[in-house]
Amino acid sequence: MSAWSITTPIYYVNAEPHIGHTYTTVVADTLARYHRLAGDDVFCVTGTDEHGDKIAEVAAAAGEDPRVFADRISNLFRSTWQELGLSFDRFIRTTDPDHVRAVQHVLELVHAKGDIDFREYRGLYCVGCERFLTERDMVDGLCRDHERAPEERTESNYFFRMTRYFDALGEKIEREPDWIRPARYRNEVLAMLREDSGLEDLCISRPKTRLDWGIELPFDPDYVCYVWFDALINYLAALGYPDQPGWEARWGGVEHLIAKDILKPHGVFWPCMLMAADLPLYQHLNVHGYWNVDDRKISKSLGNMVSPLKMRDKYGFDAFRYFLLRDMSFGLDSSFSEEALVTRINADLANNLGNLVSRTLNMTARFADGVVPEPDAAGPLEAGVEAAAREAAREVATRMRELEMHRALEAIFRLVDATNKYLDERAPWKAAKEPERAGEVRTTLHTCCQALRSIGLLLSPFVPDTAAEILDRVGATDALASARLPDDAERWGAVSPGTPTRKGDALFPRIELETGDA
RNA sequence: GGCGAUGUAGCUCAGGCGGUUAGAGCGAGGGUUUCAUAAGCCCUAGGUCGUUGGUUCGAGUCCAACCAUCGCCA
Repeated sequence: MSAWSITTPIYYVNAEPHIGHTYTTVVADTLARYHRLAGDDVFCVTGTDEHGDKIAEVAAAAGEDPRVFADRISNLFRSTWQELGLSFDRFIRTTDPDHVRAVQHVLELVHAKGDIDFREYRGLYCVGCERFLTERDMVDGLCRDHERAPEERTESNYFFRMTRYFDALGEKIEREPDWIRPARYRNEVLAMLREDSGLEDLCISRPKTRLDWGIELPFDPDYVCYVWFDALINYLAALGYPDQPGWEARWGGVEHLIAKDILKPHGVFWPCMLMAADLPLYQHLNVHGYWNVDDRKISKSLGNMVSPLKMRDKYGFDAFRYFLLRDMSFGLDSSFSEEALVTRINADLANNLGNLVSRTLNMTARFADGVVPEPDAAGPLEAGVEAAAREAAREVATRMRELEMHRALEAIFRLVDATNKYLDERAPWKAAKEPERAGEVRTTLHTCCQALRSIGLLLSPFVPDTAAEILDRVGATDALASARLPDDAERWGAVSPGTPTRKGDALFPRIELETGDA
């Protein structure tokens, strides 16, 4: 038994949950479910990031207290995940008192160590934006947004001296090639650490005169903590750092899941912060790509945000999460469209899986009195199905270690295919017409029930409701309670003859593509 | 402008330690079957492996340049 702490980013409360948030959260949920079924000790965390100027601005514009605004959006995230059946051991908010304490604790540690210093700097400040501009923000010397000249201004802030840790971090990454994965992102982080990348010490504060919606610095009440020294520490706080029992064990097995847009904070800032605080580094940083929608980037202005609740209402959440997990190669960008979703549902879930369940249980009802039949001796065809189950179980275990969920699902569906093919080869609907072949019919249906049990177990982390339904229909209702993956999915003979089965309705009815209006 | 990634059948992608006829799934076409959700099963894809040049007996597979897309940085 090993400890797995699985984290999603804490989502910034300036947007409602969309397909991007949903994907990361579904991956976390799937990993957590898989490891629970593997008998591991799992702690799964998500939450919301609520401080910073964007929230202060939006709240002010609405004439609202930022706290009230943040409460509303944070609750929206929490209730969305709950409604979708994505469960977590902790939903953390950066406004939670224990998070605030953890942030201040780390700040004190790092400050005492001498890794935080106070610096004065000059820059071009836009009064409209209320911030310093970079070259990128300007066109012809004017602020891009406000079309006015910024003024030179001096400000003092606290800086985290993270460049001190770049060498040590680089060595860590060289030493452990899969620490940041997939490899493409590891390379990017290495590039960031090179001297010519321009990456410097990190500004971690804002004067309260400019922003007061944040966590106060423990060593200077005139400043609040800015962005990453606040947000990243949620990962520690959620596990109980610094004073709740058990946090260290959980921290020992942390798997971070992020999208590629926040690679730098997680691949560079965060490990440097942990080293500065003399804390162990996370197990892996797992980085995935973006979802495009109808081949375009997700954006508010395009209105193509894809609400997970709407997808659930229209197609069922298992179908939606199956698509997300099956169609994205972890690490690469992928494209969502309802057409692609429907295609996937029909091909995999309706035709292959759903239909296999239908035909198996229908024949069990017709030819075996609706109970799992007593088999005769197994022949080579039966051995083939058993071997397919074994292969699927093992490949799923391998793929899950690498976070290649699309490959894991491919492997499971090879078992589904093998079972469909087996059924055709045995053709029990023909054998049933010949009384002397009754034993063969029983053996065949018994084997299919066995296969469905394996399929249900393996599928459970990915499409939990569907998997539970399949197991229930083949009389393996209790299988999940005592299951241990992957071994249990390849254990043959676990379905007891005589157990009642249930035919049920179509698991995934085929969907006809609608012609126009949406 | 610098660094990096990607570019393989209509679509999504495998292969990429150089070597027999370049693979899978989906979609499409044909066949077969009827237990099943007009599902399953069987057969069929002849794709200059982005372009051009090089290394080699031999290159999607190595090297260079270029083009396209994307990301990071400036």
